[in-house]
Amino acid sequence: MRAPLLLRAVIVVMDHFNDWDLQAVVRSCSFPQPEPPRVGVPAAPDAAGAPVAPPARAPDQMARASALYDLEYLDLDHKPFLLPGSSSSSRAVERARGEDDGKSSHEVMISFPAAAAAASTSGAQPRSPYGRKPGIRTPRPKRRSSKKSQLKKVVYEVPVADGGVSSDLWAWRKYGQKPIKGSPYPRGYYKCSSMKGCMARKMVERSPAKPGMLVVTYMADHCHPVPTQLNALAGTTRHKSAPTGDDDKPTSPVPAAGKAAAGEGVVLKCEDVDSSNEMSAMAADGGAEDTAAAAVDDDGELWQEGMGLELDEFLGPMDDDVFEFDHVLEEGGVLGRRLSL
DNA sequence: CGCCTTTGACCAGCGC
DNA sequence: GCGCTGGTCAAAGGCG
Repeated sequence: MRAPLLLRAVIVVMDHFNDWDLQAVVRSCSFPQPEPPRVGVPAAPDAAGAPVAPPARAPDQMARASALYDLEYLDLDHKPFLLPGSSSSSRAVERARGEDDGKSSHEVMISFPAAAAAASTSGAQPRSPYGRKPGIRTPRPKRRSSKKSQLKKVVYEVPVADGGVSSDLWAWRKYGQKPIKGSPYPRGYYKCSSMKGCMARKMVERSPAKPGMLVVTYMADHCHPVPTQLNALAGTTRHKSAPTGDDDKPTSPVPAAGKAAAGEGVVLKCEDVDSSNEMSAMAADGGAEDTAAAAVDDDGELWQEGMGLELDEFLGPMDDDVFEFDHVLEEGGVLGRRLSL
């Protein structure tokens, strides 16, 4: 039923690369946080990339989406990166292929850490009234024990500010932002706030190679089902007013990160450790926004809950084996890929 | 009131 | 061993 268009794309990819690990493919295409379709939600912006009015969502949903996509640092010049045909989730793959403008033979994958030029952005931002007062320090408990390198990561590349209507059902709370060495754009760090104790996290940054694209990295998995309502969380729906003249805080009208969260984008890399799950079905379900769109059936709620479980499975247990892969969009819509162990 | 964002500080991992 | 870098914490203030 949830005929995942993306899954089909995956199959196509597999046709091209039958030596590609099936699970890798599945995982890569299984988007962790697709947004279930909503009745009455208008289609995404047109292919021309023209800004479109926000979808007909409930105010809280809109606000939440706003908060979710509040990646001001991603749009420092107040100019949303509107990509042609950027919103139709059902065309995520095709769009990714075609829109790369034929020059996508270069790598789409962004390696972490980026090895780009040393354009370290240190503190170019004006101080804000927020933040801890200097000099005041409080004792802190020992750090997390888990090694960063052991975190499983799923990396997506999504268009920036494509006016997408999609957002994931998860509530994300921003807990940090750091300038990344070699990248002119800072990286934002988000935690899942849908449920306390949920370790799901994501990092959002603009691709230094392709400023029009966002790189969204999901880490860990949710320990709870997808909220049945976007407004399940109070406070996650803050709608930031557009600052006037403060270029530091542009209010991007388009939820770019949410797009990623919705699975509309390109999986750049998937690092995972567990290769023993039957991911095919899950991939089919969680594959992408497409999938969500395809799942526009009469039972949206059921779908959402199911997604939560599937996501957990999708992001299943992690072990020490890490495989990563990425596919590269190439001219002619042929997907290239690189697989490393 | 609860949750958000912002942002400097802190800390672990990694490379040299 | 040291320094750099990335990731996280947490205080402070804002918003609905």
